[in-house]
Amino acid sequence: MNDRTNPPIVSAEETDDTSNKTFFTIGDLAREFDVTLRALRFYEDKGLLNPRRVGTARHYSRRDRARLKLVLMGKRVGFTLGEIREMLDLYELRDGQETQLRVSLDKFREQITVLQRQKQDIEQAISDLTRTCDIVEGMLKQQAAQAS
Amino acid sequence: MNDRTNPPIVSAEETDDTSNKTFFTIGDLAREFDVTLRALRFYEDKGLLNPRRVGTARHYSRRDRARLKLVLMGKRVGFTLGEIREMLDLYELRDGQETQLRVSLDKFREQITVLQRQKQDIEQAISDLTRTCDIVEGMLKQQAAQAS
DNA sequence: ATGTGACTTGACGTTTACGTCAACCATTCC
DNA sequence: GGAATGGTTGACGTAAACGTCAAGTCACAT
Repeated sequence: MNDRTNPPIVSAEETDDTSNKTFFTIGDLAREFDVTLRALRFYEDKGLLNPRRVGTARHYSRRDRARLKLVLMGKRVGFTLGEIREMLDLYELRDGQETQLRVSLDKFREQITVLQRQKQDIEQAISDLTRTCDIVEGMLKQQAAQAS
Repeated sequence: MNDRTNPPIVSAEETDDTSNKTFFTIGDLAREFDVTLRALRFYEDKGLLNPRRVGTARHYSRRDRARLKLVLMGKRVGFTLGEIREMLDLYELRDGQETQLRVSLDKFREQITVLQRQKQDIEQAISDLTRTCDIVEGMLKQQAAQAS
């Protein structure tokens, strides 16, 4: 459906010319960031997004879009939606303020140590599995030798 | 739990002298492997374990205990209980047979590449987060400079 | 007028690996 | 005979992040 690896096809048409768009529909963002409509509504439910309503329809501002970017970034680095929400709420409270920056910075650093721990666990698992593979290979070789 | 001031049950090492135990209770295994009773019953439900029944009580043989070890190993390296079950079933089918060894070996190798992918993702996340930290630190320094 | 596409709000389902009661039984220690 | 210990079977609950209907609205092209 979504072929993300073909640059030349969609070019100058106003499809991805976001720069002069005054707002985005839910479908726009879904396509652009490759998330489902359901996910976007879910984020809204969780207080991560707050698009304007025009009738019943959602209109996402460029600011909403930026928030979504942050949400997806946060997810990618392992934060839960709850944690992301807390940090976003801080930004709402006092935009660009020192305290809020420090709080987020701390969270980032904590998350880095969490990730480092996970990385170590995975490395351990890889080495265990590799060792096991070696052993099993050895068994197979021995069976082959015995069969001869 | 151990004896206090009472009958001379055996002696100093009866606690972990598993070698002469004819069976294990659910509590024995729970303590030894640091899992809950609930977990052990759950594994049984999922067909991973099959302790003998003596009345209603579960008696785990040394073979059951070995299977549990494999289960926990499998979990540690990222297999789901379902995958672990499939592999254990193969062992039941033809114990120590070549075909089954090859199948497991393939699964192990697949899992290794899965883990390597996960490791890369985490490394990317760490580097992203680190970069973000640097940026935020920069912002804080600039704010501090401006305030002076 | 009608079909199509985009969108809406519920509301229940999914996955994985158990946790958390509740209520009960069987020994055994004192 | 009563508490402590260790076990039993249900059965519902939990977490996270959505998926998957169902049923309806709305604008617009045919």
